[in-house]
Amino acid sequence: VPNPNPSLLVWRSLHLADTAVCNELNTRLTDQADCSLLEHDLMAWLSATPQRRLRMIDLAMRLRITPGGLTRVVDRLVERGWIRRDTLAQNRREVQVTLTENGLRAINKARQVYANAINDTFTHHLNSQDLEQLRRIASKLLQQLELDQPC
Amino acid sequence: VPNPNPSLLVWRSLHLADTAVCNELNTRLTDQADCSLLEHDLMAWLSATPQRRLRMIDLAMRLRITPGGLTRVVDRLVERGWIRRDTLAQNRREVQVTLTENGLRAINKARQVYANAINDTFTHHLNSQDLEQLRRIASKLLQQLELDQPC
DNA sequence: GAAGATTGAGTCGTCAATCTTG
DNA sequence: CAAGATTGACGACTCAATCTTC
Repeated sequence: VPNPNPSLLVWRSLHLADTAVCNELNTRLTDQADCSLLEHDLMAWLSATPQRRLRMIDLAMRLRITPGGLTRVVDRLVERGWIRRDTLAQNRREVQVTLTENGLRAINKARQVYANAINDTFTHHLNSQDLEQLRRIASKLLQQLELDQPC
Repeated sequence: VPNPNPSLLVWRSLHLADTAVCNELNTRLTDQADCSLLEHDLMAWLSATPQRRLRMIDLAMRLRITPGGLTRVVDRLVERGWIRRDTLAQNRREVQVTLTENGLRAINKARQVYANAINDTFTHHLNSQDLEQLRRIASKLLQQLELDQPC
């Protein structure tokens, strides 16, 4: 058994922590807000725009899933009445996804659950110095990684 | 649009970075070592034991997947000739999963690809101080998170 | 023809039910 | 009966092919 590289161990811990947090997010969102983590993210992106609306393709890039995958997620949320497909007269090949009033209520609830989960599993275990160091390092990492695939 | 909690942004960056690294790992492992990240991890766990062998249930816990899920992954690797199912005479309800000689070659190759990917996407962008801080923080986080679900 | 969205087929995991062995 | 493994049904995403609109 070879002697593992130390930075490999660091990444492994980080990845385990990330997975644990994600699992907790998914569990709580499912139980308390009737939506998955991905569905939360989708609605969060919509709610962050002035018109609460985005094109399918832009949404897919932000969520980092394929257009085909997004079609299915959107189907589910439309079914639930939380978003709506709009095609504007000016360009009928684009589909705009819009957050409905019910969707707005849903994302607000989900956001609460999400924030609590992050607080309990993440923030609560770190002090302000940890958070600042982590912020700096994560930004640095992300900046390098996203040079390849800008969003 | 509410003002997001700062630690929420930190976690978001961290999660994005983790996702990007995982995607790169999966891509390179698939292309250069003919296996997925999960399959790599499975063989890595086996190769870390003295007999290169583990029970299904122990393997499932380490990989953090369900027993049912593991059965499928194992099926694939058995098919490929990289692992073997053994039932020992002393306890015929347990299944031991053993790394074969071909599997040993495969994991050694995969480990190389894995280490290169981590190096390029992770280590290379951080200095030794970053790494040490990250190691400390990740350990702290993980320790708290795993109090709930020990492995 | 190419951008944008959807569809069908396939892959890989979960969950709950079942089978087997101690 | 309970531990351990497998199976069937399913859910959610990817990929490649297709459809529609510019």
